[in-house]
Amino acid sequence: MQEVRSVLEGKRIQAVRINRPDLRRPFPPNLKDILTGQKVRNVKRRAKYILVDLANRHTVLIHLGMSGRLFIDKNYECHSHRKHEHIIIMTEDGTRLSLVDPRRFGMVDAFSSDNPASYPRFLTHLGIEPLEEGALSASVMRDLFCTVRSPIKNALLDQKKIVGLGNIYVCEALFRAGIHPQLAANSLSYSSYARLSSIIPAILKEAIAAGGSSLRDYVTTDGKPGGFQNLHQVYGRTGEACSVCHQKGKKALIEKISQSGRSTFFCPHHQKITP
DNA sequence: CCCGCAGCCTGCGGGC
DNA sequence: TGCCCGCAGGCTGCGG
Repeated sequence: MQEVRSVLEGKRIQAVRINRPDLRRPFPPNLKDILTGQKVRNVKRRAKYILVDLANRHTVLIHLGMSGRLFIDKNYECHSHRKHEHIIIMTEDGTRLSLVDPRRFGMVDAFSSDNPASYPRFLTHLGIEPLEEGALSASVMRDLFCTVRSPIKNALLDQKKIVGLGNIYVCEALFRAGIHPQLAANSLSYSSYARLSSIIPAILKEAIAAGGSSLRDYVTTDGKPGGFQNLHQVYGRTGEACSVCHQKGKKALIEKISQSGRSTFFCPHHQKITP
């Protein structure tokens, strides 16, 4: 994020190459015209979206989905030289920023910076930023979830409530909080909400510090894999000994179940079925 | 409104 | 060795 900011902020976009019309959804048809020749005012993040504000009062939104990456190259040409390279941006000082996304789960959109009515709905309905200082607390969590009957695992994935958590980090947060993933979100005790409210930002900070979770082929902008997958306590560890129970001299094995078509990993021993 | 689920897409890994 | 199939996930849209 900081790298992308330093590449783009205050710079003029000299050339844009768009290699296909869509990712998960179609690109705005005038995307190239919106970007070309514009100076970048600033680059921000909201939830999992990167927002690029342009001098022409348009904002370009980028979501990397599952497999999307941004590559930064100095002194390269505008032509494609990577597989699945869908968008290439050249700045005035010769830096090349490209969007690579093999699985095409990413998204690129554009709207008027000054007109909230033009913002896409998925952007205006986003929930709390867990890394914002003081944004999460036990009472905030209780207020968010006290009416939610779905399992806490599903509720934590809902970006309309808390943003930024995906399948991996929800599994890890529930594991560390000792909360069973199938409990109804509105059935948790106040102390469970309290534990989650401090564990969620802690896990996200650890993951960011480690460079993210590399599953299969994920790499950062400099091409290095992230390291958080080595810190996973439950995700992808079906059948392995639970580290929490093991420390207490007890034996328990990590289990994998499916919730709403997504894998959940948990320890059936210390992630209690009681709220 | 609330909730669950199919579907999008490619690469990888297991089985034969 | 090579092929085929199933799985992985963020988000949307649809149906109940």
